[in-house]
Amino acid sequence: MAVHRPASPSVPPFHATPFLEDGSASDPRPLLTDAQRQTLAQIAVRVRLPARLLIYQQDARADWLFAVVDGVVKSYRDLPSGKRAVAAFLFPQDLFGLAERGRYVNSAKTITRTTMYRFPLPALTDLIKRDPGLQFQFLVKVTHALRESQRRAIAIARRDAAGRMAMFLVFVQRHPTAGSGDLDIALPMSRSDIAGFLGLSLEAVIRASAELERRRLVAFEGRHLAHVLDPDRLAKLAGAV
Amino acid sequence: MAVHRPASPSVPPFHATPFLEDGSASDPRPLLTDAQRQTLAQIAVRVRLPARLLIYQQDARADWLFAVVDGVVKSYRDLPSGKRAVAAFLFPQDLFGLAERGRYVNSAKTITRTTMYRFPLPALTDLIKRDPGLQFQFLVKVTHALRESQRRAIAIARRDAAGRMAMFLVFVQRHPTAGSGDLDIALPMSRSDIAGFLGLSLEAVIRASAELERRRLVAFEGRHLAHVLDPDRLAKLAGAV
DNA sequence: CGTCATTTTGAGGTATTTCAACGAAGGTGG
DNA sequence: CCACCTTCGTTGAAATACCTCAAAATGACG
Repeated sequence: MAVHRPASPSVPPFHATPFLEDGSASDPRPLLTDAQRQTLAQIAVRVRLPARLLIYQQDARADWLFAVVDGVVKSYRDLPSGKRAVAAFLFPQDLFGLAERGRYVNSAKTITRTTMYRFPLPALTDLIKRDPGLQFQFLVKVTHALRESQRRAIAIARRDAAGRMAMFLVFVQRHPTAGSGDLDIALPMSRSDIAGFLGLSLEAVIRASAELERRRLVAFEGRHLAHVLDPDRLAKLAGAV
Repeated sequence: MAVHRPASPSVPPFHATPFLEDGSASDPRPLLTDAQRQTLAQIAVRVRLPARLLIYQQDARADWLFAVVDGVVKSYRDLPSGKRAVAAFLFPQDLFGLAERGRYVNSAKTITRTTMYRFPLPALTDLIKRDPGLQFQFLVKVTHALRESQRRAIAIARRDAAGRMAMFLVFVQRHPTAGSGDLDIALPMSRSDIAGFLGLSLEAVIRASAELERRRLVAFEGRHLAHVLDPDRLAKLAGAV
C-alpha cells in the first residue's frame, strides 16, 4: 500500500468537474495524483491567515497563485460607484489569484481563518510547462471555474430575489468542500457579501431570506447557518430560471 | 524573414490576454506559434457553416472543440422558463464547445456565415498532453475567457439598462476580431440575443439603445451597425458600474 | 412581391432600489 | 468583565426602472 505523504507540505487536490466523459467509477475524485502534489509542494508555501485579512488588492503585482486548503476566501472588486461586487467565493480545493498582464484582476480577502498554499507564479508556470499532466489539472480546474462563472451569470440574470437566493443556497450546498451538512448550509460570508455576489442590494437579500423562511423552504439559525426544510421545493425554485 | 504558412489548414491564433506580465513589446500578439498551428492542423477539420445553423445542442455528446476562424457564433442555454440566456458571443480566434463530463453545457448556433476549425476532443487532449507549450496556450485562453465571464457577471449586475447596453457596445468594440472599425461597431446578433446576453428584456434593450441615441453617444444605422459619436462619454457610462 | 420574423412603441403592473432609522452582534480596550 | 464602538442586520415607506402584455411597423428573405 502507498506510503503516506511525507512531512513536506501536502498540497490539496483541486475541486473540479472534468470536461471529458468519466470512464471510471466514482465521481468526486481528487484531481491531483500524489506525485503531482509532491511536485507542487516543492514550490508551495503553506500560509495561515486570520479572518477578514486582505490577501491582495486589485491591480497589485500578481506574484502568487493561491490554493485554499481550509477556510473561505472572497474575490471581489470595488466599483467606481462605491459598490462592492463579489466575483467568487473560494472554498477548499479552489484556486485563486487570477491575473491579467501580471496584475491581479480582483482583490481577495479571507472570510474565515484560512489555510492556503501560495505558489510563486514564475516557478509555477515553469513547472507546469515541464509537466503536461500537472498542467492538464490546472486546465481542467480553470475550465470548471469558467463553467461556474457562466452559470452564475445566467443565474443572476433572473429577476426575483428569492429565486436568486435559493440558487445561492443550492450553490453553496452543492460545493463539496463548503463544510455544509446534507441539510445544513454553512454561510460564513456576510449578507452584504451575498448581495454583492448576487447583484442585489443588502436589503433585498434579507427580504429574500425572510421570504424563503416564510415559505418554509429553509430556516436560518443565526446569521451563518441555514437549515434546508424542503430540499425539493428549494431545488425547484432554484432551477426555475 | 519567416516563410509563410504552407498549404495545410492554417489554424488561427487564439485571442487572449496572458496572465503573466508582458516582458516583450507589442500587445496584440498571436498566441500560437507557427509550429503549434501546424500541430493543431494535423487533427483539425475546417468547416464552413451558413448563418443561423445549430452547431450542437446542450447535453449532447461533446465530441469536438471548435475554434472560430471567421464569423460570429452564440453559445446559449434554453431555460425552463422558456427564456434564452446567451452565455457568450464567439468571435474569430475564440474557442467554444465547453463540456462537462463529456456533454456540452450550452447550445451553439451560428449568427453569421461562419468558418471554424473542429478538433476531435480525444485527439486534442492527447495532443496537448504531449505538447506542454501548446497546452499552455489553451490554459491562457481559458483563463482569459474566465476573466471575461467574471467581468460580464459584474456588468449585468448593474441596474440601468442604458449602462448595460453601453458596456455591451464597448465589449464588442474592444474585441479585436469582431470586425468593428474604430468608431463603427458591427452588431451581427439580434436585439433578442443582446437581451439574452445582458439579462434584459428585448424591449429594455431597444429602449436603452434609443436612450443612447437620444443622448448622442451612438447612432444606430440599420440593425447591425452602431456608430460611436462620443467615445469618451460612452466609455464613461460603460465604466460607471 | 408577399410572408414572417424582428423591431418598435405604448401603457400599466410589480419587483427591487433607495433612504432612513433602529436593533443586534462582535471585537477592542480599559 | 464590562463598556464602548464599529459593523452588520432588520424593518418601513416611497421612488424608480424594468417587465409584461398588446398592437403596429419595419425589414429580411425566398
